[in-house]
Amino acid sequence: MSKELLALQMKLVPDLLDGMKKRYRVLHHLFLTQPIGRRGLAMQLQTTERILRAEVDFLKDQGLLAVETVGMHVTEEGKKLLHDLADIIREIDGLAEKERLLAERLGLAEVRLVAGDADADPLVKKALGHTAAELLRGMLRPGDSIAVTGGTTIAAIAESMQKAPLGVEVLPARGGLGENMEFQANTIASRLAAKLGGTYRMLHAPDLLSDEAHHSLVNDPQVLDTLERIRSARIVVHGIGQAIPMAKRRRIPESRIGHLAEQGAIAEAFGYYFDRDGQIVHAMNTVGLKLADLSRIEQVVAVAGGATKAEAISAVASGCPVHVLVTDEAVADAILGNRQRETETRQSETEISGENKEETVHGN
Amino acid sequence: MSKELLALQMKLVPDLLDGMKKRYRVLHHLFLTQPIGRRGLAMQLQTTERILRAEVDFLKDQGLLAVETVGMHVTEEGKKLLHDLADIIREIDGLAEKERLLAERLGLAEVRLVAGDADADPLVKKALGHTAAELLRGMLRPGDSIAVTGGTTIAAIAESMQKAPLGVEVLPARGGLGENMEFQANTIASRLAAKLGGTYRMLHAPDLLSDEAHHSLVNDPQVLDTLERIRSARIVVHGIGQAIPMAKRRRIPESRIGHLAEQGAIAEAFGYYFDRDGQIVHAMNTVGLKLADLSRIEQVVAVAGGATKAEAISAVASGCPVHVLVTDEAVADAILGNRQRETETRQSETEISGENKEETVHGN
DNA sequence: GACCACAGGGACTTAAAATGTCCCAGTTAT
DNA sequence: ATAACTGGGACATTTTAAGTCCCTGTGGTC
Repeated sequence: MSKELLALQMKLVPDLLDGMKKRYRVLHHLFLTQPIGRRGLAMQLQTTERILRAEVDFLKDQGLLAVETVGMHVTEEGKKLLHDLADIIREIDGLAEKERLLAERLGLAEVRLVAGDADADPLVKKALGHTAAELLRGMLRPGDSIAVTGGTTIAAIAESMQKAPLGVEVLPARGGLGENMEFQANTIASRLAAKLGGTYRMLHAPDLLSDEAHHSLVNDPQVLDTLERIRSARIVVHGIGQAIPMAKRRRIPESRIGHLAEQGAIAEAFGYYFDRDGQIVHAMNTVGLKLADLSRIEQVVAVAGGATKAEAISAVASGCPVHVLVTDEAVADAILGNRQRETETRQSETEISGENKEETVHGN
Repeated sequence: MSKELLALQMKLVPDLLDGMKKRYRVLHHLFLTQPIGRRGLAMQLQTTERILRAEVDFLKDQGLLAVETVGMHVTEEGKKLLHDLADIIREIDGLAEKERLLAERLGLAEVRLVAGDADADPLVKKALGHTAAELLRGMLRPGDSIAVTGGTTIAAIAESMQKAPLGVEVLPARGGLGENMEFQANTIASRLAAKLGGTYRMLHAPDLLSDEAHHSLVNDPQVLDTLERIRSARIVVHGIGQAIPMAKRRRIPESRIGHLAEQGAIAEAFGYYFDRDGQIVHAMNTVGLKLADLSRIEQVVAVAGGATKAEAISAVASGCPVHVLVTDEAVADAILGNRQRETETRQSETEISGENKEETVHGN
């Protein structure tokens, strides 16, 4: 392991590690925003144009990024370096340690963290997607079937996924929800299938139904077939939502929402609402993957980030049989009880869940 | 392995890696010359006082060196770092690769290199001694008996050896040779024994004898006993000399020296003269370890450095059953046929220190 | 086809850091 | 005592980094 070398360098050339982190950060940020110009990148990285220029010139000389009229982009060599360096940077930043702690705390097989806070910086969500995509790609085997839910985070995974001709089948884990086409499970499944050179199935159904509609729909042969396939997926990739915002997005009546809040619902996943202890307080009548199916699935990958989702993530990790969690540092800090937070609308002292107070740092 | 990390850093922060080498070099040089002042060190390192001061201030802040009125010295922590970093610096400098190549070329089990040229810089000999001492220390087991030859290089090993209460017996591998007490095998054996908390035996005999004197001496009970012990040593540490300079030091008649030269003698070890192919062209009538005894010895360690000895070292490595060779980079380059005369980053030594006649290394 | 926003690169001034140089007071070995 | 060291302070000078603005070109959009 190269940990000893890092320790030695920390002692002998501490600025080496700083410089390394700095350049990694520039290259990584460029990777997430490319193509972009020098000024835009400088602004995003909170540095000046001139100072960034020095870094860019260097990285260009090293062949790690290339400059074109449309802007700069990371070269193949740069991407390789970025990938190879990811683990080391995580180690230096102490993320690796937090991953271990969080995995232990939540009882998960694996936790993967990215730096930052998805709430504060939209790029963190992109990084989350990229990390999850690499992780997913690493666990894929030919002939696999993968079920995915919807949401912006899961969409980011499909977006970041590198093209590869793997013969996999991608399935939507749930039906249609809300209006935005972009973030539907169906859409994401098709996108992901395109990236992975695989096939996909659609689940032509709304997520939430009345009983009779549900009954008739589930008896539809095509829907039935798709559902069958979903339940036998080897891998599930899903997002985690906050209970109340999710309920509102679903256009659930105010009275019901109030009831959910009273029951202490803070998290949503697969149509189930969980309280802070991971107990199910409500189960919607959804079409798609059921909680009972989940336990038979080999790899359940949860992906979600942003400090405001910390409690929700913690709850779902307890209540669902999740194997791998991909999230961000802000979430890890919140769950682990690190008080180094700074952003908005947090830190209510009331330990008991209030009606609309959806955020209390869950010290566990 | 930390090799990948080094490769990445070479790409991303090459200048800082140089900084690491630079600081290592300062600390290492200080280690070899301590206690010494800022100015003296700067002169030896071919840099200016001010520039060295910056390095020293840093190293002092890091607790790697300490400053006293007599000068600076490396702290315990600094020594540890120096030791831990040695392999990595060897890797960066490409010495590790040369070690592999040289071991293969000469058919040795192990080769250990130090940077520089012992001919050009007297400190390289000290480094050679330190490296050999660490290596020897690593292979010592309680109860071992070690035979050592004479010479400045082997003396440097005893000098650098860290004190340790190992119960070993140290023996002189050969008799007295020349006048300088400091570099006799007997002297070195006693020194080394003192460092290793062991016992030693003396071989009260000149290295070279007439036949009748040899006969009578070898029958002396005490000499016989010592010789017996020498032959059953587990480890032998010996130097390598150039044939002609060695013959002169032995005051061999000019005619014989001419004859040796005609026979192509270029190397000397244990009283044997070798040509460039490792063939024995002459065997002196010596008291001490014989070549025939060598093959029964478990660990034969040859230590010698300096570009002018390259051929001699190569010859002895072929002609003697050597297991481990400790030498310097200049020798490795010469043997491997690297014709790069590097006066670049290497310190072009300040040989102002004097023109001592003993400067020709008396390698055996 | 023209416009506009953003692209990279050049040029220049200014600020800051690194370096060269000398001096000083103290300690040590002779 | 003296000579040869030591480390630390001080300061002018050089070198480097950084801030700022401008110019020209390209690509997408109206």
